[in-house]
Amino acid sequence: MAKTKSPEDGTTEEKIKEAARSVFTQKGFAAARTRDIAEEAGINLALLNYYFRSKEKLFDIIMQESLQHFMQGIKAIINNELTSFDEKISMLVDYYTDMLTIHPNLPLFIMGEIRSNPDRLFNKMGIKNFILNSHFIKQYQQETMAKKQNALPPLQLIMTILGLVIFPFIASPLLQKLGDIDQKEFNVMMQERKKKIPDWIRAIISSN
Amino acid sequence: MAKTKSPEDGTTEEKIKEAARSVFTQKGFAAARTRDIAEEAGINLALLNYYFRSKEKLFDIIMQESLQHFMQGIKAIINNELTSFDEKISMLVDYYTDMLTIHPNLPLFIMGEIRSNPDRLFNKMGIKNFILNSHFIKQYQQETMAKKQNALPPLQLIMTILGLVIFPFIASPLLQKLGDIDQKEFNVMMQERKKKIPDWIRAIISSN
DNA sequence: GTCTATAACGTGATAGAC
DNA sequence: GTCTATCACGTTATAGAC
Repeated sequence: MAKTKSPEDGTTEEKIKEAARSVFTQKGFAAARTRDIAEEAGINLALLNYYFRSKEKLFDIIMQESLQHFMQGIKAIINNELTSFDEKISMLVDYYTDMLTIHPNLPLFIMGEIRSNPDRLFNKMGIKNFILNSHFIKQYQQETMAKKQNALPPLQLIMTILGLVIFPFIASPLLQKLGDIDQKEFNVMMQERKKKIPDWIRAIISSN
Repeated sequence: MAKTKSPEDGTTEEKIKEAARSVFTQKGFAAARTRDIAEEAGINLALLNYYFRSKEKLFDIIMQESLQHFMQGIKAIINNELTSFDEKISMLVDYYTDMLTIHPNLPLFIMGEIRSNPDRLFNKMGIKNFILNSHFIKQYQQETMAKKQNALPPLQLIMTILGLVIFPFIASPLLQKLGDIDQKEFNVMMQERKKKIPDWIRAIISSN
């Protein structure tokens, strides 16, 4: 494991990782070719193996960082004891929308790799009760408990929030074709959406 | 292209296609191995190439059928001039929920292959204005136009409906881990969800 | 139509010079 | 550290017997 002197940007190791991130997230592990990664990094195939011993090792690093990237912000938001339930929802929606605008195919990448390799990834992500035990869900239960018995189960709420925010990015190529819009217009739509989703979620919760 | 006499089930060609459907939809094109398909079909690798000239040809057939399967029902529903807007929503939600319960990884399969091969697939699916010109959207526009100006754009409505219904299936492995539930419990949740989503969509439309 | 054996090819990984 | 050349291997595809 070579360690270059400069820890920041232009280093070769970082160039390779950046290229790997691009190729892996776009094609998935199996379809990605190390030659493509090397080319996109502007270096040679041998050098890639010099820095990272194998394709799989490189992939693991990229996936690890992707998962962290994906869970990172949410963890802080949903366990913040100083914000209200409604505030948390807005923060979640904003965070995911903006993050996915920058990294649009992160969800499909993660879901796709989980599908073709279910066990391998779950160990690396501590998601066991990670959401359902959160302060966010506690607030939700308090709020709904006060009103009526047949409230929406927490997991259904999670599915709904994530679906409203994440799905458009997953289906983005299809939706862009459907609506005859380009990437830029799509991003504008996501910004519009971001403003409305919290209200929708409130409406959904109330409608039960 | 061999054509066996019996057009229905047990024919070898159909066995291969069935196995291919299973392996391709679970692993994607790149990660799928023809050997696995042959094995799961209970036949030899050479025979697979005898029936379908190549892995790619076989894949194209499976993908074509998957797309058709995915668009098939919806087309009839959204252009039925005898049903109301609300009825169409319920029918759409029911249709997709039940279809995806049987073929859970169809969405991820289709989206994943679109991602790693954007152009190739779009030609095969006539989705240009397929939804936005539908009777369903016309009804939606009539209904919203009567009320106020700042109604939800049709494409946003589509994203929302599809996201509420499809997303849980895409994220199903993750969600099952999150909620500590098995496949059966998940399916029960989807049935519960099916009953509520139409009300949610109404609530969302009204909330604007 | 179905099989066994093998060719042809693509890709990940390494050796070795610089 | 970085390169060129090559190996080693897995996978797709085909030849040819039955």
